[in-house]
Amino acid sequence: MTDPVLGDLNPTDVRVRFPPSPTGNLHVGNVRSALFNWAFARHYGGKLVLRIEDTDLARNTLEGYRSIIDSLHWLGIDWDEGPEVGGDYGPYRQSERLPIYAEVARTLREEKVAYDCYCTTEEVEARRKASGSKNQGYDGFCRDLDPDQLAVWQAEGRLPVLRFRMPEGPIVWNDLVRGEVTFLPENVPDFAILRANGDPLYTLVNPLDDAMMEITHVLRGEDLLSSTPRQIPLYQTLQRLGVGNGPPRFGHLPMVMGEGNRKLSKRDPGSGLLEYVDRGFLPEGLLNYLALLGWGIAEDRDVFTMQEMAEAFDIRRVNPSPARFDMKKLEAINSAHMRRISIPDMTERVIPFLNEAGLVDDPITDEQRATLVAAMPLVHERINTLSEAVPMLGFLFMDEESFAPVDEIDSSGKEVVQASYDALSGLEEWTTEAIETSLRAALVDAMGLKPRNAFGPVRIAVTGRRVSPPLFESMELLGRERSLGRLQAALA
RNA sequence: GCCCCCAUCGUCUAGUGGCCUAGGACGUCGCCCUUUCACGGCGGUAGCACGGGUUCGAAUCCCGUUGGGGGUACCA
Repeated sequence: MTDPVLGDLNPTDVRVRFPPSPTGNLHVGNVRSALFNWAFARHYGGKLVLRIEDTDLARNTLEGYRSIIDSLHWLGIDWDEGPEVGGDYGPYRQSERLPIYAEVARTLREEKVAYDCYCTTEEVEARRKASGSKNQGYDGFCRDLDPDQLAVWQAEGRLPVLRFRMPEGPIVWNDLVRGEVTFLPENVPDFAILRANGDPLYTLVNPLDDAMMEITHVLRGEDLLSSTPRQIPLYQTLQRLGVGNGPPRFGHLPMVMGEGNRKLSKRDPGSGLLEYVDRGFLPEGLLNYLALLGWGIAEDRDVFTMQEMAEAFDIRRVNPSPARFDMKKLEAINSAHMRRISIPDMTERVIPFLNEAGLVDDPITDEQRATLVAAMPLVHERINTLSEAVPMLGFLFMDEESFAPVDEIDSSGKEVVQASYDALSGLEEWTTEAIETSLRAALVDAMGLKPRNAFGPVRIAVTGRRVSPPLFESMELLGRERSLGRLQAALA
């Protein structure tokens, strides 16, 4: 009995790839693809190949390349072959494989499985209108070109593109997430694989590299579904010519949609990975959420680790319908992971954000670290992203000259602050318990205030904000001098 | 236009012919906890797009309609 996903392949022979173009900030849809490929490879104990698709020199940048590598590191998605780690199927950057493409293209032309095409887009369009055909795309005009016509065009100096000759007959494959998919040949016209200037196109380079790198499974977005029927015959042809092992198995992942029923595009806010890094999301949270777009680990559970995902992952259980990206749910999943990581771990992760905000030095001083370590237990369940530590803890790291309350205290609040100052200034020991006892006696008991009204103004005076870590603990951490000083300053 | 894909609460989903008076999560609403915020607890809200079949029986299978999405390049 052959496995529906593996066929007769050994699990450890699985080879998948993630082939981003280095055009900048990684798109969350791509991150989702990377994650699913990663989980698939890890599940079977196979290999994940990172291949950089940078043949379009005009649009690719070195920063884009760096950004991909850094992003994957940040996410914790590791690859077994590719840039930085090498492998037996390199090079793994397409810009370094140009001679290979040129040679394969030459062979395809010699073998007559691809042909020179001199038609302009306008001519193809005009012919289609004239014939009244409803089929889109190239009509095969140059498949068997009249020598006279050829001579005319060559005399004009026209340069041909190289076009792949599609075979007759329907193309059918069993998609790992969608089941059987069929395309009729009249809907899959011959397609260009080389530009007139000789540059190879994605249509050639992507399947060719997959073949040469012996990729066994291609898991990619549904936006590439319609390129699959063009690629399958190409894989078959390449195999006949001794390149690769024929078509891989395909699984087309559901589209990630943005607001208003649209494919989440690069221009949409929230579409780029870096935004989430900057906002202090955890890679664990983002990845977990992205996994939920089309896949679930269990009926009654949606918070899990990448390792758990890898163990449980089954491409056949991926839902084929498009999924809307929901920021609220992302935040909730991220929050769950914030609560899962340890306090020391969160402490380390928060430091760069505090540093970025100018609250601690780089590297952080011992004194600052001691303060942070003491304060983290107070906020670790109170913040939902790492960056929230900045407003939450800022009051501890600001010196008295630069400290200024963000929120305001009204006149009745000032009376409360005055009473607090009076109660606390004579306090013998400056501990959370002593502070609380003293303030409750002075404000709640003596003045008859509700706790809410009693501690609110004090909180603002001391931390500068309506929202802060627990007040009495905060005051103990801040110390007697600074606390009393801030109460006094608030009265001015 | 043509091709392909998709269709369960607002959103992500469970459900693979009877266990479904459709389960969970996020959101939302109410309550509890509470020094703010957050956490946590309890409860409510809301869905099988429509029409035909098949079947003793359909959210589940088939066909159609409608709706949505993707593709239709010398982009990837």
